[in-house]
Amino acid sequence: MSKYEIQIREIVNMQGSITVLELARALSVSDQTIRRVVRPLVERGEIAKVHGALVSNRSPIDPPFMSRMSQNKLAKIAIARSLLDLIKDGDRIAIDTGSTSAFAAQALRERRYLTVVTNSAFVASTLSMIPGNNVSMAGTQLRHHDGASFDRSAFEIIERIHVDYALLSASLVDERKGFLVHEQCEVDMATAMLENSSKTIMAVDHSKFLPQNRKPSLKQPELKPGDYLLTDKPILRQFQHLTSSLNVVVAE
Amino acid sequence: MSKYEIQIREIVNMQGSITVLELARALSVSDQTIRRVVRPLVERGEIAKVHGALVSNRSPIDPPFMSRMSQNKLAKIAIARSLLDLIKDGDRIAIDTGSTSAFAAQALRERRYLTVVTNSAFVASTLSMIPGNNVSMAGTQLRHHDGASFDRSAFEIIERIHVDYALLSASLVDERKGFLVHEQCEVDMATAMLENSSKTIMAVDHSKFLPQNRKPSLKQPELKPGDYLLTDKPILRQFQHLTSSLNVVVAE
DNA sequence: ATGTTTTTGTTGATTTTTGTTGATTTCAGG
DNA sequence: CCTGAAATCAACAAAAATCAACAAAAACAT
Repeated sequence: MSKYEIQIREIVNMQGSITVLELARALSVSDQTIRRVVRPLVERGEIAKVHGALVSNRSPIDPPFMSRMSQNKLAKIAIARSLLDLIKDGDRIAIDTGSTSAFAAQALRERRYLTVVTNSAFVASTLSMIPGNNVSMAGTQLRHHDGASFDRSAFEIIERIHVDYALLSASLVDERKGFLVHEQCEVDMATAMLENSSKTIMAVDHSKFLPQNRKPSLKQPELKPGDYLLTDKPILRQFQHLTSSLNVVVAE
Repeated sequence: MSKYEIQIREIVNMQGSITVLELARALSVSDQTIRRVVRPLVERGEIAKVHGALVSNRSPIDPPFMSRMSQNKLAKIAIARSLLDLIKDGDRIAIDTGSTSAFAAQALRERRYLTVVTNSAFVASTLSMIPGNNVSMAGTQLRHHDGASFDRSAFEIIERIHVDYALLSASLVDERKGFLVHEQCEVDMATAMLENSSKTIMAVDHSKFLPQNRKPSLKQPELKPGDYLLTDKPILRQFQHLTSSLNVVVAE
């Protein structure tokens, strides 16, 4: 184990990918040293290597704060990965708050030249570090629960920027009522994002399809035919009427 | 058990990794002493050691990217610590962008019931997670360089919220011209924060007092008598006229 | 004060890491 | 399939880090 190891992991995971030479210059050592130090990292599978560059394999590292709060981490990571099949370099995307979105933001660090608008300070901070991205933070006052904003200025900004995709989530899926969340402000934000995007991506892991104790009862806005549903297990029979008009993507 | 033990553990864990020689210089002892003191720590598994450096074995993703990437981490960590002597639970504080502020935000996670206003998405995200805090993110469009905003709405929000302290930084200290930064927008933001705070805290590590290659030339606004200067080494003679009316706090 | 114990700094031998050079392999485009 | 440019690998010399042993300094008790 070398003294550069931590730094290398850090930089590779932050940037998504970097050439050996760039890394050598960043750490002021020779390329040969980088190769040597990197070899055991690759063997242990901590980062991946291709001819010409090092790439991060755990694109979705645990978002620092939510890692504990978040259940079903693996499911959310899988969903975040499959999001990368939809979102390409240069796309414009609105992202809501929540742990699924936090993982999505981590994954999207692989993409370049994104236009991002979000009401989550964490998502904004994560994606604003990527060179080439254009990130707008919607809102001012942040709620301490998740660092997201729902004040009037947040809506004004969401409504000002039209995007290709809106990435939304839900707290629960009800057989009859559809996609539900806990608070009205979240519905309002989802509505605003949906109305200002060409396509909507609803990301919901399978656990949300199961019965829960404390049921949220506020209904997310209706998805349009052709919108996407990202989840991690096949849709059960009794929910299929909700998803029949959607492009359902099941992440493995 | 040596007297350096606690310090060493703290520094290693805060930094992630540090070379033996850097640590020796930081504590003003010989490298051999560090090796000796560190041996039992390593044997007890409290920190890990590699050829050339000590590395923390704590969860590697603890303190985030910005902190790791910066120069003079030790100095900035020390300054951030000493900030805790000034800022108490319940205080209201405006924080600018920059790596010193990133460390300050990390340190301020110890405090509760803070009112924070900042134009840095990173600072906002970090402090909004703390229960009891009231955090406002000033600005919308984030520059990718550091995830900070300098648009008109940023200034409107800074000017709307009056705080006890403004935490500012500088890129360089010039003997004649005083505290300097690279860009006009940073001066404007500093001015706005200063005007809307009771006291100003300028945090500048000692390396900023040394001659640099690329000299920024924009002058930060004048500090008021009684404002604070946080740094990590005693002020050199030739700079003392800049700090004579200030409360100078030298972090150890 | 004095002697003892502990800690610290210094020196030189030993081990590990790093940079350089040149040969070999991989990749993209005809 | 071939070719040129870039990336990689292997090997050796140089540089840096480590260790062990001893001497100096500091802390301590008597």
